[in-house]
Amino acid sequence: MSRNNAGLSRERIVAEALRIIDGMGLRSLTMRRLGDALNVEAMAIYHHFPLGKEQLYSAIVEYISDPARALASPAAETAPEDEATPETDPEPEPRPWDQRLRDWACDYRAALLRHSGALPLMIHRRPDTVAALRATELHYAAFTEAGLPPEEVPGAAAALTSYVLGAVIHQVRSEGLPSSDPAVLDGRFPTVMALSSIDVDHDRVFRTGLDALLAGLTAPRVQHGER
Amino acid sequence: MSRNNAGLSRERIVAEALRIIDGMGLRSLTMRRLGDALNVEAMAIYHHFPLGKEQLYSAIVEYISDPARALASPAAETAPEDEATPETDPEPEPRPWDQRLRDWACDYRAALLRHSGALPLMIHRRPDTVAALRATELHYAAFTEAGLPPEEVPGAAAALTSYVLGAVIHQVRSEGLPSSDPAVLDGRFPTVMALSSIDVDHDRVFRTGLDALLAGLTAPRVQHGER
DNA sequence: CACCTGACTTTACGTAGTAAGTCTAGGATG
DNA sequence: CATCCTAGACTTACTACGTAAAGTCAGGTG
Repeated sequence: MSRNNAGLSRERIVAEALRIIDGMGLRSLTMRRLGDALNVEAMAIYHHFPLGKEQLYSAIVEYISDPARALASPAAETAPEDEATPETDPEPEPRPWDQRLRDWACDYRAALLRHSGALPLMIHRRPDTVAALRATELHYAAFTEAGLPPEEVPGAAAALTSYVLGAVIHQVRSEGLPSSDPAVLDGRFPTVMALSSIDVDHDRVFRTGLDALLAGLTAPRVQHGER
Repeated sequence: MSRNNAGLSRERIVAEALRIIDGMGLRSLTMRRLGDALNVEAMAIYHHFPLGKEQLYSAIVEYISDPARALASPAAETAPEDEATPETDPEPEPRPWDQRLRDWACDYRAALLRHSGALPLMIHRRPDTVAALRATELHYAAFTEAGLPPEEVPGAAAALTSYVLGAVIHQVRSEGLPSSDPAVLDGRFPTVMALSSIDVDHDRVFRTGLDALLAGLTAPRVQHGER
C-alpha cells in the first residue's frame, strides 16, 4: 500500500464509523479515532467528506435508513451462515398490502435497533434520501391498495413511520442506564405498581401495536373533538 | 448581588440552557456560553451539577419530559395573556379515559415540539423520572378503564408513547434543512409523485393517527402471522 | 475574633474539529 | 529522459470545548 492510497472510500469510512458508534457510542466517534481505525490520519477523511463531520453524519443516517444495506453488511455478529435462499430471490411473489407494510416496519425497526447509537443523528435531518423515498413509495402504494382515499394516505404513512421510529426509541430508552437518582415507584403510582410484574417482550409489543395501528388506520374513521 | 452569590439554581440553569438550545441548537450549548448567559463563569455551573454536562443534560430531559413545566415557563413567545381560568382549576371534573389519553398526548407532543432541539438527549436516557412515572400511571389507569386485560396494558401504553414521540420526530425531521444533494422525485416513485401535492397539517395528521391507534388498541384483537 | 462553609473564579490541561500548508507518487508533457 | 502537474494523503497549528484543581471571598457560627 503506497503512501497515498490507503484505499479509502465513503462506503468504507461510513462502515467503520458505524462500527465505532455501535461499539463505543456516538460520543466516541472522533475524526482521529476514525482515522486510526482506517489506518489513516484524521484529515484524510476530509478528502471524502469535504464538508466535515456533519456530512459524515448525514452519510451515516443515509446508510442506516436503508434496511437493505444496514441489515446486510456491518454486523458480523454471527458467522455468515449459508443462506437457505441462494441469492436474489428470483420472483418475489406479490404480497398483500398489509404484509408489505408489516415487513417494511420490521426491517426498518431492525436496522434502527442494530445501529441505535446513531439515532440522535436522525432527528434533525430531513428524510430526503433515495431510501426514504422508496419507503414512502411503498407506504403510499400499500395504503392506496388498502382503499384509503388519497387525501388520507400521506397521514397514514406518517403515522406508520412515526410509530416504528418511536417504538425503537422507546425500547432504547427503556434499556438505557438508570439515571443517577431514579424516581421511586411508591403509592403515588398504584396502577403502575400493580402491573409492574408484567415483563415486556419488545418484539411482541411492537407487533401488537403495529397491528393495532394498521387496523385503526384502515378502518372506517370516527371523528373526535378538537380537544 | 454580592460577588459570590449570583443566585444560581438548577432550575435557572436548566431554563437558560433550554433557551440556548431552542435558539441556537444543541451543539451551541457550551458551558462557557451557558455561564455567560447566566452572568457567571462556566465552572460555577459545576457547583450545581457536580457530575458535569451529562448531569445537566439529564436535568434538561427531565424538564422537557414534564409538560406541566415545559409548557409553562420558558417560552415567552407571546405576552402573558390574562388567562380565562383564573388559577388552578378547583375541581378538574373526571374526563373519560380516551379524553385523558388524548389530552396527555397533545400536551406531551407540544412540550417536545417546543424544545425539539433537545430531542437527541432523550434517546438514550431511561424515562425513570417522576414525570415519566406519572405519565405511565395515567396510561395504565386509562387503558385499564378502557377494559384492556392487564397483560395488554403495558404494551398499549408503550405503543401510545412510541407514537407520540415518533410523530414529533417525524415532524421535526420533515421540517429539517434539506441535505446537500436530496434525492430527486422521479418516475421511480409514481405514487409519491401523484400525491405530492397534498400538503400536510401536522396537527391534524397527528390527531388522526392518534385516534386510529387508540381505536386499534382498544378494539378486539386479531392475530397476525409472525411475519 | 477566628474559623468554616458554600458559591463562585482562576488557572491549566487534554482533546476535539478543522483550516491551511506540505509531501509523495504517478501520469502528462516537452 | 527531465520536468511539471495534480490528486490524494499527511502535518502543523489554531481555536474551542469539558473539566480537574486550586484559589478567592462574603456571610454565618462559635
